[in-house]
Amino acid sequence: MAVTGDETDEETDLAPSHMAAATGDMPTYQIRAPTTALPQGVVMAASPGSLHSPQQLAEEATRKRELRLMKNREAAKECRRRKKEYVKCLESRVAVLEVQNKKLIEELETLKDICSPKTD
DNA sequence: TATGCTCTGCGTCATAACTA
DNA sequence: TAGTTATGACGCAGAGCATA
Repeated sequence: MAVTGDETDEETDLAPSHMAAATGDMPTYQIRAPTTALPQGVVMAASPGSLHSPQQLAEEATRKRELRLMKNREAAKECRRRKKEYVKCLESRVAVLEVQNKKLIEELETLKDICSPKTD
Protein backbone atom coordinates (compact mmCIF):
# COMPACT_ATOMS: atom_id res chain seq x y z
CA MET A 1 0.00 0.00 0.00
CA ALA A 2 1.11 3.50 -0.70
CA VAL A 3 -0.51 4.96 2.34
CA THR A 4 1.93 7.41 3.73
CA GLY A 5 2.91 6.72 7.24
CA ASP A 6 2.97 10.34 8.12
CA GLU A 7 -0.18 10.29 10.13
CA THR A 8 0.79 12.31 13.12
CA ASP A 9 0.71 10.58 16.41
CA GLU A 10 1.66 13.83 17.98
CA GLU A 11 -1.64 14.19 19.77
CA THR A 12 -0.70 16.09 22.82
CA ASP A 13 -2.81 16.11 25.92
CA LEU A 14 -4.59 19.17 24.81
CA ALA A 15 -8.36 18.95 24.57
CA PRO A 16 -10.68 20.23 27.24
CA SER A 17 -11.89 17.28 29.24
CA HIS A 18 -15.53 17.93 28.41
CA MET A 19 -14.64 18.22 24.71
CA ALA A 20 -12.93 14.87 24.93
CA ALA A 21 -16.08 13.45 26.39
CA ALA A 22 -18.07 14.91 23.54
CA THR A 23 -15.92 13.72 20.66
CA GLY A 24 -14.73 10.52 22.20
CA ASP A 25 -11.34 10.54 20.53
CA MET A 26 -9.80 13.92 21.14
CA PRO A 27 -7.09 14.18 23.70
CA THR A 28 -7.41 16.34 26.72
CA TYR A 29 -5.33 19.46 27.23
CA GLN A 30 -6.14 19.78 30.84
CA ILE A 31 -3.02 19.28 32.84
CA ARG A 32 -3.55 19.38 36.54
CA ALA A 33 -0.28 20.07 38.22
CA PRO A 34 0.09 20.39 41.93
CA THR A 35 0.50 24.07 42.63
CA THR A 36 2.37 24.36 45.85
CA ALA A 37 4.28 27.53 45.08
CA LEU A 38 2.48 30.78 45.69
CA PRO A 39 2.97 33.66 43.26
CA GLN A 40 5.40 36.30 44.29
CA GLY A 41 4.14 38.78 46.82
CA VAL A 42 1.56 36.47 48.30
CA VAL A 43 1.66 36.33 52.03
CA MET A 44 0.09 33.41 53.79
CA ALA A 45 -2.90 34.24 55.94
CA ALA A 46 -2.80 34.37 59.64
CA SER A 47 -4.54 31.40 61.15
CA PRO A 48 -8.31 32.01 61.46
CA GLY A 49 -8.08 31.51 65.17
CA SER A 50 -6.00 34.66 65.51
CA LEU A 51 -8.67 36.92 64.00
CA HIS A 52 -10.77 38.95 66.36
CA SER A 53 -12.28 42.25 65.32
CA PRO A 54 -14.76 42.73 62.46
CA GLN A 55 -12.10 44.83 60.77
CA GLN A 56 -9.65 41.98 60.88
CA LEU A 57 -12.28 39.67 59.47
CA ALA A 58 -12.98 42.13 56.66
CA GLU A 59 -9.28 42.41 55.89
CA GLU A 60 -8.98 38.68 55.84
CA ALA A 61 -11.92 38.41 53.45
CA THR A 62 -10.39 41.03 51.18
CA ARG A 63 -7.04 39.30 51.25
CA LYS A 64 -8.65 35.96 50.41
CA ARG A 65 -10.52 37.51 47.51
CA GLU A 66 -7.38 39.12 46.12
CA LEU A 67 -5.53 35.86 46.41
CA ARG A 68 -8.33 34.03 44.64
CA LEU A 69 -8.46 36.62 41.85
CA MET A 70 -4.71 36.45 41.39
CA LYS A 71 -4.75 32.67 41.22
CA ASN A 72 -7.62 32.71 38.77
CA ARG A 73 -5.85 35.33 36.66
CA GLU A 74 -2.86 33.04 36.35
CA ALA A 75 -5.08 30.03 35.71
CA ALA A 76 -6.86 31.88 32.91
CA LYS A 77 -3.54 32.82 31.29
CA GLU A 78 -2.36 29.24 31.43
CA CYS A 79 -5.69 27.97 30.13
CA ARG A 80 -5.51 30.31 27.15
CA ARG A 81 -1.95 29.34 26.42
CA ARG A 82 -2.91 25.65 26.39
CA LYS A 83 -5.93 26.34 24.23
CA LYS A 84 -3.81 28.16 21.64
CA GLU A 85 -1.39 25.26 21.62
CA TYR A 86 -4.28 22.85 21.18
CA VAL A 87 -5.66 24.82 18.23
CA LYS A 88 -2.22 24.94 16.61
CA CYS A 89 -1.94 21.21 17.05
CA LEU A 90 -5.33 20.67 15.41
CA GLU A 91 -4.43 22.97 12.52
CA SER A 92 -1.23 21.13 11.79
CA ARG A 93 -3.10 17.84 11.94
CA VAL A 94 -5.60 19.17 9.43
CA ALA A 95 -2.75 20.14 7.12
CA VAL A 96 -1.23 16.67 7.35
CA LEU A 97 -4.56 14.96 6.72
CA GLU A 98 -5.27 17.19 3.73
CA VAL A 99 -1.99 16.19 2.13
CA GLN A 100 -2.69 12.55 2.91
CA ASN A 101 -6.16 12.82 1.42
CA LYS A 102 -4.82 14.38 -1.73
CA LYS A 103 -2.29 11.58 -2.15
CA LEU A 104 -4.97 8.94 -1.69
CA ILE A 105 -7.18 10.57 -4.29
CA GLU A 106 -4.30 10.62 -6.75
CA GLU A 107 -3.55 6.99 -6.03
CA LEU A 108 -7.17 6.09 -6.57
CA GLU A 109 -7.18 7.81 -9.95
CA THR A 110 -4.02 5.96 -10.96
CA LEU A 111 -5.52 2.61 -9.98
CA LYS A 112 -8.70 3.43 -11.86
CA ASP A 113 -6.67 4.12 -14.97
CA ILE A 114 -4.80 0.86 -14.62
CA CYS A 115 -7.83 -1.27 -13.90
CA SER A 116 -10.37 0.22 -16.27
CA PRO A 117 -10.95 -1.93 -19.38
CA LYS A 118 -9.66 -0.31 -22.53
CA THR A 119 -12.56 0.37 -24.94
CA ASP A 120 -11.53 1.35 -28.47
C1' DT B 1 -6.93 62.04 9.24
C1' DA B 2 -11.12 60.55 11.60
C1' DT B 3 -14.08 56.71 11.99
C1' DG B 4 -15.84 52.18 12.13
C1' DC B 5 -14.75 47.31 12.11
C1' DT B 6 -12.29 43.16 13.37
C1' DC B 7 -9.00 40.71 16.05
C1' DT B 8 -6.56 39.65 20.15
C1' DG B 9 -5.50 39.49 24.89
C1' DC B 10 -6.85 40.39 29.49
C1' DG B 11 -9.52 40.25 33.97
C1' DT B 12 -13.46 38.65 36.15
C1' DC B 13 -17.43 35.77 37.18
C1' DA B 14 -20.00 31.46 37.22
C1' DT B 15 -19.83 26.85 37.29
C1' DA B 16 -18.40 22.16 36.08
C1' DA B 17 -15.00 18.93 37.42
C1' DC B 18 -11.90 17.31 40.53
C1' DT B 19 -9.51 16.37 45.19
C1' DA B 20 -8.69 15.63 50.06
C1' DT C 1 -18.73 17.91 51.23
C1' DA C 2 -15.93 22.05 51.29
C1' DG C 3 -12.18 23.80 48.91
C1' DT C 4 -9.55 24.16 44.60
C1' DT C 5 -8.73 24.28 39.69
C1' DA C 6 -9.95 24.60 34.72
C1' DT C 7 -12.61 26.66 31.44
C1' DG C 8 -16.61 29.00 28.94
C1' DA C 9 -18.73 33.46 28.64
C1' DC C 10 -18.73 38.33 28.88
C1' DG C 11 -17.15 43.01 28.63
C1' DC C 12 -13.32 46.12 27.93
C1' DA C 13 -9.13 48.16 25.85
C1' DG C 14 -5.69 48.61 22.42
C1' DA C 15 -3.72 47.56 17.79
C1' DG C 16 -4.17 47.10 12.91
C1' DC C 17 -6.67 47.88 8.72
C1' DA C 18 -9.95 49.70 5.23
C1' DT C 19 -12.32 53.59 3.56
C1' DA C 20 -14.71 57.87 3.13
